[in-house]
Amino acid sequence: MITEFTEQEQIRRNSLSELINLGINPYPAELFEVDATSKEILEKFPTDNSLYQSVNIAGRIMSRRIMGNASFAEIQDETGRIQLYFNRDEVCKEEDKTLYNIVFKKLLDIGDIIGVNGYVFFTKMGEITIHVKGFKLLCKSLRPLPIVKEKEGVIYDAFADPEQRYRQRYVDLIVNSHVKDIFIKRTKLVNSMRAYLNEKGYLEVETPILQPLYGGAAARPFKTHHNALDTTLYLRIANELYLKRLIVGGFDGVYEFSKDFRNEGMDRFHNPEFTQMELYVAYKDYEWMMNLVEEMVEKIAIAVQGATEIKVGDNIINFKRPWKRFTMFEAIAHYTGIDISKMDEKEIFATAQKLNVEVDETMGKGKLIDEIFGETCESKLIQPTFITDYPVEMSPLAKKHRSKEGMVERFEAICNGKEICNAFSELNDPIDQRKRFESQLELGKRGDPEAMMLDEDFLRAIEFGMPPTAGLGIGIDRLAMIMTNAHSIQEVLFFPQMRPEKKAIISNDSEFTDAGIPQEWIVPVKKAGFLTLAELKKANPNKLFNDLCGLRKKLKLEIPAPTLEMIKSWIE
RNA sequence: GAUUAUGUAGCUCAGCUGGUAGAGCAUUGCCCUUUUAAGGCAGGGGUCCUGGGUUCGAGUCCCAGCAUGAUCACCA
Repeated sequence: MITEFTEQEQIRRNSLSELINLGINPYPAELFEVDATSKEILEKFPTDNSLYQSVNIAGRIMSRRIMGNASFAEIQDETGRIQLYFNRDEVCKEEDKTLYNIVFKKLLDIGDIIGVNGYVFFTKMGEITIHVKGFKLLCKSLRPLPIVKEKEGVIYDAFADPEQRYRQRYVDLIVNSHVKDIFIKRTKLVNSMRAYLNEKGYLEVETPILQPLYGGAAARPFKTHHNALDTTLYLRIANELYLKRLIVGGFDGVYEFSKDFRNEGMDRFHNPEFTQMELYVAYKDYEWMMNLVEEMVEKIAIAVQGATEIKVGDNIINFKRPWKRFTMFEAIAHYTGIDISKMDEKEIFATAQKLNVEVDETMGKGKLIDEIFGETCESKLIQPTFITDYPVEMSPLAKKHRSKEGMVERFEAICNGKEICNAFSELNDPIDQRKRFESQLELGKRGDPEAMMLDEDFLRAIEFGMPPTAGLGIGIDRLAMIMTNAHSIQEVLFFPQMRPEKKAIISNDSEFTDAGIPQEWIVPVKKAGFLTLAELKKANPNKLFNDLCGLRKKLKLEIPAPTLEMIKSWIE
């Protein structure tokens, strides 16, 4: 047998055609009525053994133990796994035992999806099991699944290679049950956040993803082109400026779960596309917003994990209110013992060097403070902590602090050593805003690729007047990582961005036959490593001749051995 | 981007100082029958990531590349 499939794939394809020959449709069209799930059976049957005396259940076959005329199998549905018991004479009441002996035992495989009817009972081993009276094939699986086994909590042969898990997330979800759990929790997180915001009366809105100018954050964008308008568009890096336009327009509370795109490095905390929830509420300030974040995240923790305490790595994180609050200067003083709040730029620069923080001459006072904070404090903040009052240079969209010179009214919540949200009293002074944009332009001219662009329409909007507003951006992926104890952002995204999969380019058979290669030699030629005609043309005829003779023997081909002349004629 | 580790059967992994490619699971055939990581016997299955080099001989040593992970840098 010569084939491009693996042996196991070929066996499954053979089973498929045998099923068809037996008159069994491997992909039937009609619905299969399901009236129970594995989870509810496992939960309810022990307390009432009269239940489930005729159930219909469907799922994927995950294991089989065949023993002559009796067999056990496990099927997996959306809620979990349950064992099935097949008995030859139960499944085949008549003389003809084909359905059990051939269809079940030989033609079905792990991975196939079946529907069964039967009654629930306890086996001698005490396991809740469905005694199958009839079954129906719903989908034949043509690829073998990795087999993951587990005993007493120990996983054997885990399907753990991150590349395969992320590229083939469907396989990951089938064989690694905890993975499904992460995504269910992620959705609970989003749902409870949305419910909280709706309950407060804020309006969920949608704003453009394709933007002629990108803004609202400091990041490099993805760039694209609109043909009809013949204009450059960017995928949004944030939606802040649009939501604030809506506040100008008279909505007092708007929010959006925003898929944002940033053209930057990728690692376990960064994916090129990620989700933020941004919220803007009129007539509020950042103090008020801090209280909202505390309350909202505490509620989410309870909704997702049922408790305010969550185990993340080696730490137990407690989201119970109130959270610790530090100004940035206080945090630095706390972790380094040095009070820099009264220092000038020179003194801060010297302090940074003393603390082994990497700094250079181009950094202004604000940047220096931020570097010191990032280096000495951030990773030590495990319990949720608000850091307030940031240097103005770092925050071109935040309002100047009501009492502290050089600072803005801004806070971040840090948790497990990472920023989870960023918020401020929004700058609504259009003249100040224009100046801040202009100084960003200066930074851009000096070569900062992340400097913000001047958004003339946004300025026009706030020149009409925006009420004092509190704004918040909260990273859904980061929060999901914490809430699900996930080590990387890739674990909380169904399909994280990966390098493109390398695809072998294979010439059509007709290209080979057109070049004079006989049909029966195409597979051996491909087996010998020449997948395209172009590669074959570069081959050494003597080596190919040897290889093909070897392959002829190995593959037990019943065709005459090739001649060297013949092979030379292919290559020329 | 830097450093580093890994890449061997469908899956998980062994493979020593260089000498005929191995195990468990999966798969195929047979046996058994309320088993449970089922078991017993017998089989099949490999571009040892790719390309060069050293060598009589490379899965193993050297160089380059590709992929993935980790750490660091970048990402206010």
